[in-house]
Amino acid sequence: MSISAQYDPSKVEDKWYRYWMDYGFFHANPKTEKESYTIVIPPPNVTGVLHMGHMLNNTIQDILVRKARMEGKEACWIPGTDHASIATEAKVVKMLREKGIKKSDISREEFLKYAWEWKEKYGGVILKQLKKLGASCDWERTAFTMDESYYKAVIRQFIDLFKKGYIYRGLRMVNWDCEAQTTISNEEVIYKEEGEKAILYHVKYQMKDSDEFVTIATQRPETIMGDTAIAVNPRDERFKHLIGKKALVPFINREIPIIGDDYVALDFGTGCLKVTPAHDPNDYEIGLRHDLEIVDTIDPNGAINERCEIKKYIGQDRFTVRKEIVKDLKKADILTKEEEFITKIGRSERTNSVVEPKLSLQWFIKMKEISKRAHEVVMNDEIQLFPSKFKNTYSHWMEHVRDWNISRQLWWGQRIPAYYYGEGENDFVVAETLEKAVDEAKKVTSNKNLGEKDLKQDEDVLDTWASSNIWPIAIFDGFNDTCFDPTTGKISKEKNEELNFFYPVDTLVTAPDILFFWVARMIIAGYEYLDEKPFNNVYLTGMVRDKQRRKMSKSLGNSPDPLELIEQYGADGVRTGMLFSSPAGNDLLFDEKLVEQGRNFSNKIWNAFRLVKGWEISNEKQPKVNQQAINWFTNRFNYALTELEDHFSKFRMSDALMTAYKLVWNDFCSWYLEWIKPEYGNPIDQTTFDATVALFEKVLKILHPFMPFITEELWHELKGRGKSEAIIVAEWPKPSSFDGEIMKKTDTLFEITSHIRNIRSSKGISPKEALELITSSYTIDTIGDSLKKLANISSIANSNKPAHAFSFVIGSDKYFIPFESINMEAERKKMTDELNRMIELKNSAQKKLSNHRFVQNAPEQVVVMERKKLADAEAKIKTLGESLASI
RNA sequence: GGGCGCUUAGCUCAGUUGGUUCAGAGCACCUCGUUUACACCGAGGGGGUCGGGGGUUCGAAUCCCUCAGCGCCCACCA
Repeated sequence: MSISAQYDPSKVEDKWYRYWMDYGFFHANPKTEKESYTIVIPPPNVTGVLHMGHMLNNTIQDILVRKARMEGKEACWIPGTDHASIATEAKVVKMLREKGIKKSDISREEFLKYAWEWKEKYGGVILKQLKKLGASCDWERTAFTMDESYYKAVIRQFIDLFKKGYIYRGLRMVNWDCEAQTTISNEEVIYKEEGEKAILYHVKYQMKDSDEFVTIATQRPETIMGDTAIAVNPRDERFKHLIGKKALVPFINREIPIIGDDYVALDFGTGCLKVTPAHDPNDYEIGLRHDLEIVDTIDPNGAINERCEIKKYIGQDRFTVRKEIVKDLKKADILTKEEEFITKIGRSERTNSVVEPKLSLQWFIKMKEISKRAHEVVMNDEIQLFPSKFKNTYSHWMEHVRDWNISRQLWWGQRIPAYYYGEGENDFVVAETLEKAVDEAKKVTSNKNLGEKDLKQDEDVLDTWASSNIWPIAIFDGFNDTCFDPTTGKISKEKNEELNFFYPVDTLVTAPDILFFWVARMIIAGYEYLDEKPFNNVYLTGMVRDKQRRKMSKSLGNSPDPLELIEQYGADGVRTGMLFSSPAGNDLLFDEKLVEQGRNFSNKIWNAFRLVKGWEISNEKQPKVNQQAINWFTNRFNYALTELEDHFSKFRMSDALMTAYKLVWNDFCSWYLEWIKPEYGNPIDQTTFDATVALFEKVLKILHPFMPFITEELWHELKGRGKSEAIIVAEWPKPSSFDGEIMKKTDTLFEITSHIRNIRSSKGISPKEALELITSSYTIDTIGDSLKKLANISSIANSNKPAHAFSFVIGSDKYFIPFESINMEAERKKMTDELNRMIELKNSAQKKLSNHRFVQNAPEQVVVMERKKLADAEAKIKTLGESLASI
């Protein structure tokens, strides 16, 4: 049966994935003597399908978990998805709108039904994509952040944090997303300078009972009707006399006081600040200080409301009104100046709508105290970040951490378990169920007749990150009745077999943009509930961009479909392709060429297999040459493995792959296989064949984490195996020491070979034409036969230099290739150049060595090395001189 | 505005405490090759005054200062 010259991944990948599943290789069980190794997937949002960033991220996780599995650990990779509250809700709302259904027209229950359908559909696609990639997840443990037990855990966390005093409800200025009509956290607001420059409008306000005017500057003239004061700096000589007087709001003539406040800058705008406590966080603060009235003129949807008192503006969007009012101000001749200036506009991460500061009653978590420990452990490397540069960023954020707004005016998510028994702001109880809430409420109200229908649950749901923060705990059901103690607010690991075995996670692989959203908050939760870190290491991947460094996005159309890529290049090709250029923390500039390279690599391995598989085997004795080759490659393998382990220990995945890549391509294929390859049509001896298969197997093993499919295929094709003898559970090779002598001798062999090949190439001598070699080198005795094979040398003689020959020098050994038609001048020039180089080398070494301070201060090894350099150069100069003289 | 980081071959990046051939790798490029595993290939080759300037040192890609460019994070100047 002939083997195709090209590897076809589509023929084998599904087969092996099914095989791994059938034999349960992905499943982990805590009832084992083995050491645990756990990875939890950063649950992808169920908003849509996976993109290239996910592919990279999950490839890395799979590499880590497969390697651990081969190392004999009980490796467990837990997959799952995130309900992604606002992001998914936005998508569902949009989908419904396209169907002609408005969210406001349907009930909460109906909406949730649609959302669940959405989740089933896209959640399913995501899991399928992961399987195609080869992700060896323990699918029996697939989790979702709104699973029943997970939901319960989130609620329990809320109640617990409330009881501990970390959660409070309060009226605060929050970031309002007018499109989604919900608050969002500070972290979800993206501030950017935008192309269109902002305009600072200077507007004159008439002073009460006077002809005077006071001029303010604002970029939000539409909020003028919400003004309740004008502030100046009390130190400002220009305006301090105005303090205490009154001004009139344009158009509506509301009387507002002029107040003095240090906040006002002397050198910005006009020095007079209009104060709109309802629509600006700073103004709100000023309002608090001066006990100002709050006039909220903007509705939750961003429209100006009746409180603005001007009919024609009511009901219109704030940005429309801005244009209108600018016209009206001009007409009234009180707009004195329009000044362009640069400012940053905050937009919602999810809907991209301009965020409106809004005063509202929300739930918050006090962050300062609860995050202390989480800050420390990263600083002292109890939890290590890779690359470590993110420590700084992390620290900076943790030092300036602010209270976290966790309530969202949405339906898709865990509903806040607060139940109101009265109209007052604080007339509520927090409880796990309505039933329990009734009991609680009875206690506080002393109304013994209070019933379930007297209570009204808070309409809001929790921020998605207030649920994913317990991901590494909740996936093991860490908040269940047996292990979570609500009175202490702690989890006893020992009472939960799964948690006890799998927690903490070994490595978390995620993107730096959710370092605070997610990673920091998981660390906080880990210490809060288990007094233990949730993971040992955090590997932060870069962002996947296109070659021009642009972010991949649907609108740019620069994001390839991962499934199509896998179909075209194979999952192994995509995995290695992504990794080829992906140092930790650096962005990955995706180029399909990389994936092509990955596919080519698969093909290279495939063809090495084809070669070996095609050999006939004879009973003949093993030639010494082959023994040498085997010996060398065994050493070379150990060397590479040591290097690879070092890369892994530092999470340098790209370098680890490159080590394996070069080992296979250069050492195994280009040198080793060429070295032992029998002449065409001839068989190979049994000993060499067996050794080669064994070496090939070792190579496949270290490739397996990177390229699971082709390695499993070849593992089985290379020789017959029992059904469950899979490479996925084969034993990871241990690096053993390597013999420096063999390596060195082989280096010489390769060096001579290269010289000869170079001569062939530059002189146009065909590789097929056998050449003679003349040398007096001693080393040649042991490597001569190997050299004959690798460099196509017919004979090696120890005789005098022939009249016509190409020559080269290695160390102090001279080599000659006799050749009839030879350009003596060219040879002479080559040698002279070499001689000059050596003289330079000699001079530099001499100069160094004659410097007392160098000899005194430099470490002895360095001096010794310099002496050796000098000696070598001198020897070579002598040799070259002799050669030149004889030409 | 504050903080952090980056700048090494055409591209993407290695380069541990300054000193073992340290100026490297992969890709790209050039030349040659229809060799009996692979043209998704083989053999060979060219290419960088390590962003600029200054300093410390016997010795600097590596340490210090400075300038320039780029990136990231944080921040309530209307």
